[in-house]
Amino acid sequence: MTPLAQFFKALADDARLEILFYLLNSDELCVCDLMELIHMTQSKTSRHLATLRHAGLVQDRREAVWSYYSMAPIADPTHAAFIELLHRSLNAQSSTPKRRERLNTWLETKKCRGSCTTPKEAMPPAQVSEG
Amino acid sequence: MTPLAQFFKALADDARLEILFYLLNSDELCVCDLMELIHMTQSKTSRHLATLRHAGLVQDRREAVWSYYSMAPIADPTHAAFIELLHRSLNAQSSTPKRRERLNTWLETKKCRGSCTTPKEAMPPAQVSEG
DNA sequence: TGACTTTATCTGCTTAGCCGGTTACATCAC
DNA sequence: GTGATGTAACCGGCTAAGCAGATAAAGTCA
Repeated sequence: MTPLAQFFKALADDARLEILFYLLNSDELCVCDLMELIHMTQSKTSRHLATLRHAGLVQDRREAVWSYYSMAPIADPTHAAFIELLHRSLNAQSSTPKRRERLNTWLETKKCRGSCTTPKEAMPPAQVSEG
Repeated sequence: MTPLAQFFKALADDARLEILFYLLNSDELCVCDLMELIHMTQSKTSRHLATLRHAGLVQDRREAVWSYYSMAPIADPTHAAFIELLHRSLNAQSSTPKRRERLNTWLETKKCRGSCTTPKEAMPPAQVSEG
């Protein structure tokens, strides 16, 4: 399969497009951020991120236990134009305001906590005295 | 699946990208033209065209026994920008000169013959005296 | 009418992708 | 060291998409 077809294949999934939306609208996010943002299991989130990584769309940076993902730098200008257009296209979707809101809320929540530790439950956000 | 993801899915195939290349570089082509150009069976060609049609990328026009396919007009400007970029991208591929050559050759051949009749074999191109 | 051409679709099969669940590995805290 | 945590990769099942080949539908021509 040609690189162009592979590129489109990586984009042919709603979850991956949503991940790209969040990565395009922030510097970098770790896997647990994205799990929370796209409401998916760790397994699924990681798998989609691997797909995007193999397609050269995103890059990861390991820091301690966390993998931080961000948009990959793109050399090919045509490729870059596609990403730019994708960015515009994603920002024009009807779901965008809700997603943007969700992103901001999550980043605020995370800032208060300092990390992603067990966002699922059994952890009242106010109780920070332990850390 | 969102329309955007569906759009990318339709593009996530080499054969369909090749079909789009030929349609973007000519006014319209019938199925037998495309069969010849992309070297695929009638069944396969027709199926890929149906996929592109369902995605709203191409349109067909019936004339006698022939179905003529061409790029569909696109209302959404973002969508149109994607197609324009795709056009540029396809024209920049390494296989493009060969394909352009093939397209021209085929159109010339067809012009001489007047129709697509049985291009498979048992029809030497030089022996035109019969038609 | 009947043979032929062109195209779309159906059928049976294979392959690829997605999913939930689990496991493996690395790191950190103790 | 042990245990907890974050992440990636693996496994088995399921579904969608792909293919070759056959057939159907609609038109043309004799």
